[in-house]
Amino acid sequence: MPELPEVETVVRSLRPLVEGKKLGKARLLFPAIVRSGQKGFARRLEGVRIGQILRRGKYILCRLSSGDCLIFHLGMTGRLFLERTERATAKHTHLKLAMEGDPLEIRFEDPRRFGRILLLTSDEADRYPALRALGPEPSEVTLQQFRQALLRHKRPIKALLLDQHCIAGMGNIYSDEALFHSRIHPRQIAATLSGPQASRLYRSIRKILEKAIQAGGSSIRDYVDGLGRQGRFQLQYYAYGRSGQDCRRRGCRGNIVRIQVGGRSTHFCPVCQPLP
DNA sequence: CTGCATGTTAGGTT
DNA sequence: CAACCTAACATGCA
Repeated sequence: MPELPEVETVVRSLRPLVEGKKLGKARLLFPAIVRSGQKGFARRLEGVRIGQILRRGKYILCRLSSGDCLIFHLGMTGRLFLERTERATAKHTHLKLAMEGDPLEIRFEDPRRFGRILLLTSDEADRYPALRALGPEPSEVTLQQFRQALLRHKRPIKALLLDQHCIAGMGNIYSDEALFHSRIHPRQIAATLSGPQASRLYRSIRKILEKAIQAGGSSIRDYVDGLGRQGRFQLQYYAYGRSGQDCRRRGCRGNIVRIQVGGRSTHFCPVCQPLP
C-alpha cells in the first residue's frame, strides 16, 4: 500500500545506503516496467553515481551524476529495496541495480505491475506531466490553499483526497483515516465543507501522515521499506479495513461501515461522520 | 470452479 | 475543464 508514508519510509531507509554510490551492472528483467524509452536503459545507468533521493507525492526521484533522473512509482504492489547480490531473484523482480563494491543491490519487484520506472533527463523530469500535475505536498500546503482547492470541486471529499492534483500522496487508507479523524462523511461534497471542517481535515491529514511516517508506514500485504522492514501503522487504523467492527472512538457505540465512493471502497463511522 | 476484492494511475468519455 | 469509468495485472479469498 504505498501511499505517501510508505514511499517516504522507503526513501529514508534507502538514502544512507544508496546516495553517493556508483551503479554497477543494471539488469532490466521486465523491460515493459520502464515507461520512458527502454532503449539503452541499462547502459545509461551503469557507471553513474546516485545523487540525492527525493520523494514527491508517491514518486521516488533519484538524481544521477549523469544529469538523468531515475524515477520509481510503486503502484499498488511495488517494492524498492536492498538485497544481497547473491540472493536468489524473487518472482516479479523487474530491475536489479548493482552498486560498485557493495554487497547490496537495489531491487524493484512488483507482482501486479501497476508500478513504473522512468529514466529521464532532468529537463524531461521537470516537464513530465504526471509530476508537473501533482498538487502540493501535504506538509507544505497552507490551510488557505487547501480550502481554496476544496471550494473549486463538486465531488465527494473522499474522491478529491484521492486525486493527486488536489494534494499529493494521499491514497485510500490515509484518506479514510483522515476523514475519520476529522469527523467528515466521505460523501460530503468538497465545496460544502465549512471553514471548521476544512481546518479539521487539513490538520488531520498532516497529523495522520506524520504519525504513519513515524510508524514506518502500513504493512497490509506487500509493503516493506528499503531494508525489508514492515510498517506498524496498520495497528492504529480507526476506519480503514475495519468494516463491521466497533468504532474505536471513546464513547461511540457505532460500527464502521464500508461503502463505495468514487469507485473506491471507503470505510467510516456513520455516527462520528454524519452528513451535515 | 467462479466471482470478487485489492493499495494506483492514465486515458478515455461524458 | 471537472467528473466519472475502465483498463492495466496478479493474487488471495469466499
